[in-house]
Amino acid sequence: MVLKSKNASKPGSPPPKSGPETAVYQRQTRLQHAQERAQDYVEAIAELIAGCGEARATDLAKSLGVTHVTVIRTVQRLQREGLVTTQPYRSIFLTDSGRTLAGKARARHEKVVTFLEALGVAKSTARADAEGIEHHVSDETLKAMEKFLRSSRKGSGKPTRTY
Amino acid sequence: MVLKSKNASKPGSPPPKSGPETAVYQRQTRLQHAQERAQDYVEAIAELIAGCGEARATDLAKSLGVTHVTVIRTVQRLQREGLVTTQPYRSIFLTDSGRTLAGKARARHEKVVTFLEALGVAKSTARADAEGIEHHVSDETLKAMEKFLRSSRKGSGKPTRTY
DNA sequence: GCCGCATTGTAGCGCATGCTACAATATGGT
DNA sequence: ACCATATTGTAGCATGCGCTACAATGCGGC
Repeated sequence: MVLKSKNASKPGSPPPKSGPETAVYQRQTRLQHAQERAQDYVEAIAELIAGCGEARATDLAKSLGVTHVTVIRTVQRLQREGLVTTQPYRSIFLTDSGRTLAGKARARHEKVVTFLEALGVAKSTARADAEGIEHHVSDETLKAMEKFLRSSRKGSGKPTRTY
Repeated sequence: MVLKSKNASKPGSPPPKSGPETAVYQRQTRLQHAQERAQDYVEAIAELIAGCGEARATDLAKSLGVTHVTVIRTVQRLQREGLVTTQPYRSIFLTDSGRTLAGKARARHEKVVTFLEALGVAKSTARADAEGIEHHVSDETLKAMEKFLRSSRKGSGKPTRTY
């Protein structure tokens, strides 16, 4: 889990109920959402790079369904967090951390999609649902999904590709 | 040359969710998150009422892992949306819509939990994952889960009470 | 009757995400 | 070289949710 926690932003007020620097274990829903966003962005960037050779803000915006402004802002945050690099009016590149994160996210995503398809869900639905689900499946559940896939893939080869 | 008057976002007007059919797949992530929040809250409220007879803000806060301030604010929003009712310094009650939503959320939650358990995931993990997953499974996927459960449950299961 | 404490509510801050409107820069056609 | 267009960036606004700090209320102990 790549979780970069910025240090406590409050000057001199944090009550040490739990260490802010090592801590993202609690609910911290907002931070978790930010994490998800980061994964989605990084994944989309990786996909664009793989597909078109480069990731430009507008493409990213189109791919993510938001305006380019939102993309730029979020990319700035990701740059702050060391996941991507950008220069003004240039396209977006992944750092090593970003690439790693993207790889993990993509692997997880694929597993979930495959699992859902094996369950009998249509490909498009599987992909859409996986988009939301992938951020919430624990490692244990992911393993269970893999196990299910292994046991259900006896002699059926790969599933019919209904695109 | 440039159009200046824009009536896009007025804080009082109803949300024009019924957009043009061309771009139906808007992300609307923020609204979706708000929806999830609402479901979580309503579910927790229902649980507290079922358990303790009433839902008080502090209990809710404890149950949801946030401070009471966040609870109060969110409850205010839910009240605005007609899901709950509250009076100052009194506990929180569900409206009919709230109860309906809570029921649906709970049913969905249970289905997901049962499914994950049937997959071989430990109960605690199943519950934790379902918490995040339940908001992202489409009806189709949910149906697939039910089908899986039916086919894998040869006389072992307890009946999921469909609300 | 009064006071302390828990609960509830309010005020104000910070951050993340979304948007529109507009400015700055790059790019290509002429 | 120059302008039109597309792309990228900036400014400002709104919403949502989290927090701390403090005020108001309710309730039980004295």
